[in-house]
Amino acid sequence: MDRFKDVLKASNLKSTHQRLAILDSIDQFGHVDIDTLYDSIFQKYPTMSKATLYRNINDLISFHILEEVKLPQQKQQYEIKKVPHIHLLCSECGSVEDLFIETKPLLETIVSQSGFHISHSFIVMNGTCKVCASKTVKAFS
Amino acid sequence: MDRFKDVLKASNLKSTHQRLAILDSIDQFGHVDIDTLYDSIFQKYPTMSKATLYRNINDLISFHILEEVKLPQQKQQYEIKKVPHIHLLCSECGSVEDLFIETKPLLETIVSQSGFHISHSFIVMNGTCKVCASKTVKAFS
DNA sequence: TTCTAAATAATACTAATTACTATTTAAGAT
DNA sequence: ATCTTAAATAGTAATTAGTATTATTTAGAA
Repeated sequence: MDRFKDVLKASNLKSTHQRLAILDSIDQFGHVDIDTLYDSIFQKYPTMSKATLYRNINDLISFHILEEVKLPQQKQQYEIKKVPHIHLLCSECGSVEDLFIETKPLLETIVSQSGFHISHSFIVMNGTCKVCASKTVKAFS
Repeated sequence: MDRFKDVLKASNLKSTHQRLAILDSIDQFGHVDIDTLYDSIFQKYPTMSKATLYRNINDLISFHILEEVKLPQQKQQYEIKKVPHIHLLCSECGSVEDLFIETKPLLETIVSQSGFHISHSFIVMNGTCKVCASKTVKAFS
């Protein structure tokens, strides 16, 4: 449960119950928006204020411990910063799936074509997930 | 100036001065956030209310005439919906560049690897643009 | 021109986010 | 274990963002 203590220490941040609860909860959700997160944490810490949540999230983002996930037509979400990956957003069921995939060829094309130096990338694919696609029997057979 | 009249008509939306001003202004900016946009339009139409701006932007998005651009650490921006392209966000000067590039190979890999059906994609690259990169002479020679 | 559904302006209202400050706490030093 | 203090929190106020309402205006078709 306390694997995030080291992470916080590495950034000279104190391991408060609140921070550990925030990180733990986000980790369990995978991706989560501010309200869902607050409700979830409020169960364990009814005393935690929303201002604390906002402040911590912003702090953790600036220390690159958390990462924003901004998807079209959705409330902003947050996740634990992981190895680079892309997001698959299903427009049917609203699920968000992480896909760890090699993007180097694309990045190299971009660099050579634009002269832009890439530090990191954010990729979202909108469409229909495997499950929903299988449910939807197409009209044409 | 009125090339957007046809666009609006195609969606059965009335070509009000306000809408044309909004589209025209966004078009000129390329990408723009709500406040910059409002200030800009306010010059020509001091009577236009912010509620009208918000309402129109939402309407135009739902008719796929506008598109949201959600970049990390930035206020949400808007742009005229164009052919698919990716965004290059410079962390030095804050510029946002559009790059029209072939992403099909990446998309095909994703489909085959995940079974996800992609309808459209949203790609942001963070890094340093050509101009800023050339300004920053690296310490090692 | 006239007519009408659609759109706007102005304002009120609600939600989201940040700022502030007195109090509490993590964690290093003793 | 206790003390100390800088950092963090709780609670609330203030600010900012966004939506709803309604009387008035307008685009565009007849």
